[in-house]
Amino acid sequence: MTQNVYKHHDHHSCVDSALNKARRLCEESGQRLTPVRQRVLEMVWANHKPVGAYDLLPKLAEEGFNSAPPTVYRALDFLLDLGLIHRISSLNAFIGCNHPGEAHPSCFFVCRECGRAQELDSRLMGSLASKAEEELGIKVEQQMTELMGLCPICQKEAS
Amino acid sequence: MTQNVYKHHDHHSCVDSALNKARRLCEESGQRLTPVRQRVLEMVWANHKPVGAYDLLPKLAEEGFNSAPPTVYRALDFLLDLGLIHRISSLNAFIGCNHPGEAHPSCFFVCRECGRAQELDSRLMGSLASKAEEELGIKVEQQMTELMGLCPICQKEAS
DNA sequence: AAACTTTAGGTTATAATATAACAATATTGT
DNA sequence: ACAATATTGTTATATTATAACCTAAAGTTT
Ligand SMILES: [Zn+2]
Ligand SMILES: [Zn+2]
Ligand SMILES: [Zn+2]
Ligand SMILES: [Zn+2]
Repeated sequence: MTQNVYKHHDHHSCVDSALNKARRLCEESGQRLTPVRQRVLEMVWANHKPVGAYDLLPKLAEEGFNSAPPTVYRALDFLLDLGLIHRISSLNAFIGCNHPGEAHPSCFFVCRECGRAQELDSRLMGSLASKAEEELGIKVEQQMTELMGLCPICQKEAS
Repeated sequence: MTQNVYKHHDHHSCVDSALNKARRLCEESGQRLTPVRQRVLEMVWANHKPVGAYDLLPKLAEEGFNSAPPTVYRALDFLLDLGLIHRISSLNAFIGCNHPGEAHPSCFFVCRECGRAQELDSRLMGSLASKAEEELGIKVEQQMTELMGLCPICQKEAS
């Protein structure tokens, strides 16, 4: 179940699954997966590398979509709100979510060499939040964790 | 020892301690805490709210320092490299480190109302990293965690 | 269907954050 | 004093993101 993007896998099924979940979530919430939104989601899922908003603009232009920043940011904001993608703050980039629909913190490892990002089990983040809430009297509403380093593939190539 | 920035405290001692540690770390590493670097560090420590690079520019200008973006970014990069400050990616802002000199992940809670940030014990992040390294074969080199929510003070004011 | 309301997209401009490149100056070591 | 290195000054530009206002499309009510 917990996939590993650094292993060979049928990536078509990653994309299919993401699109199916997106359609379902849109239906459930009475929102519309318009062409530009769907296409942006597909582009984010083109591979497992976080993609910047401005990388998407020329691709949308190629396909005849309007391509001004607000267009792509609106689509990305829509997908973020629905939990279909996450934002990797340290990269100013966006990546598909592995299990949209289940509220959870953004928790990723990103390889500094190849750029591929792996979503991690975020349950440990829950403990961190609970502990902080208890000790400091704070109320945690959102959280994100980003790890950086070398993936198994790039470790091998380094040696 | 683990301070709580949401409680009343002698903030002068926060700043003094930060400066003393900075001087020590610079000496140990043979680097220079030049006037602009020290002043930027002091400004970052003015309160416990993460500060943006462009907020610092006019303040430096007031004091007669050169105030072009490269000046402040160089100072911030210097302080980051020495571990004297952390960057809060989700805010594009910088905050003083509570225990510089001891290598550790950046781990903060930020109140969405008052903006004050509390550095958290990052040891739990270590477990997350170890687990991910074991399960995925990755090598984690850096990590950051950012929590958002309401601090105790702002919770009270909300009710 | 017509009129109305709501949602989404188009367009232009600009804000906010960050870095490149190169020249000038200050500091350190010999 | 001299050379080597580190730091700062300066100008320009790259990158990321949003504001504001208008138009079009889709859903809703009558
Ligand atoms: Zn895949
Ligand atoms: Zn996710
Ligand atoms: Zn303080
Ligand atoms: Zn710290």
